[in-house]
Amino acid sequence: MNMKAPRGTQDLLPGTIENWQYIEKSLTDLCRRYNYKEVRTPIFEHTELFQRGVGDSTDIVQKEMYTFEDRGGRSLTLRPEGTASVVRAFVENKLFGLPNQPTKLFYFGPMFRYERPQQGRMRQFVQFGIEALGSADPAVDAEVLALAMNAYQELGLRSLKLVINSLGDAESRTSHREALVQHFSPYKEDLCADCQLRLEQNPLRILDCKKDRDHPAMESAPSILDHLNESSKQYFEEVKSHLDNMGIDYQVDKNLVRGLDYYNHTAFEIMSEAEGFGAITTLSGGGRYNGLVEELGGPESPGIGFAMSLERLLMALQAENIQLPVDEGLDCYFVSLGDKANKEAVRLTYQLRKAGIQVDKDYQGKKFKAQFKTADRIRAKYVVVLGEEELENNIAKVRDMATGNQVDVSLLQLVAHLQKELEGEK
RNA sequence: GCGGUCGUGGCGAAGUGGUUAACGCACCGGAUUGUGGCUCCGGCAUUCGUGGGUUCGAUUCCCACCGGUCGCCCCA
Repeated sequence: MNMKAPRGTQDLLPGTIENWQYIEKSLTDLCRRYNYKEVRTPIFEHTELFQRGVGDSTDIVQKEMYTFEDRGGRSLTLRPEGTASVVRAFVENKLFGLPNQPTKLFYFGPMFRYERPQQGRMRQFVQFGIEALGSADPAVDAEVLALAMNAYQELGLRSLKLVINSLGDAESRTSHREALVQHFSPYKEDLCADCQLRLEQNPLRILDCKKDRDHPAMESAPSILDHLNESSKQYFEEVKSHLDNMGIDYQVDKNLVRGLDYYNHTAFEIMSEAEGFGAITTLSGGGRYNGLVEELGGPESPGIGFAMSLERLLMALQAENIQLPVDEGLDCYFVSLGDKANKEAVRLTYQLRKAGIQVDKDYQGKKFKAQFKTADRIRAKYVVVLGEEELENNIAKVRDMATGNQVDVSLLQLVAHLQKELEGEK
């Protein structure tokens, strides 16, 4: 039986997993400073949650969901994104009643979308995301954008582009929608098949169609920004004013619409401008979703959030040639010779490990020299040599692999000696 | 879902319608009963992605499928 990981999935193995762990640690600490708390929700939910939360007209719901029936006949779906689940948990657990509002949450975890895989697009991929629920202050929008940019900058990325737009409130969107339908209807026959459908279902998305990009009607298409009502306009101005004041660079792109139905007001994407990126340059995306909490049965609670793909973050780091400071070495490796010394080595490694020292030994029955070679290969800082002769004298030789210095240490002093040496390294 | 391209050992990569499937790196062993490098010697592909077909004979030709990759759609 030749088993392979399913299409669009991957194993993360030692050698690269250290980078993931580093990134998760870095993002977790970032969230601590911005006072976002971690939340962990189920990996599958009732299908209806995504239909309602993400939107029936979206590509995600229409063709990308991993939906299955469980043994009880329920329709469940592997989550395609994080926001719907977090909002569900917010409502179900009545987090809106806690004293510390807005509720600020972050999450990590695998998401699932049935798509044709390519570089940067997996069927199972990992997202980090945050959600701020319960405030309609434009400063919260700015905070979310700041955290998103901060996340990349702290890992060393430089070639970034923050693009923002406003989709306005319900009234603005309705007015814009009508204008779009009016504008594009005369050209309906010219538009691509997808856009003809969009004209009825979601005319907003005609604006970022790649096929009809050069159609003359596109240039003159009504912009959402011209249809924002006073309050929406003012809201957008305040968000931008905060960004300016904070010194965060951005570009306004009036054609940025985002694919999910729940967005309104602020929408944004962060893209990599590094050389060597393929067709997919979006690192993360997000926006405001006032109304979603009510849609899912909660009290009126305006929200905003964003999500980033860790796979694409890793790609961006590679594209910018950034090495994360991960240490794959080992504190100490035991080299022992002879049955008695071997047995004592097993005991001593146990002692060292209990004392907090990272230590390993040979289990392949290798010769002395080969054991040493292994210690070198796996980059052990110290090697402890224990042979028959050392055992008789109740000592071990401790060798500093970097300098080659080697000293005799009493077995009773071994733990203390290594602790002291390793302390000096830091 | 559509189109292009690719699929040989752990990795990189040659190669041919016929039986020993190069080479490099890595790994293991030895030269060197106890000290990391170098050198030398040796070992390491019985599914050449999978399954069919053509053929006396297929890793090589044909078809299908699976998977990677690039682009489209769309997104993170």
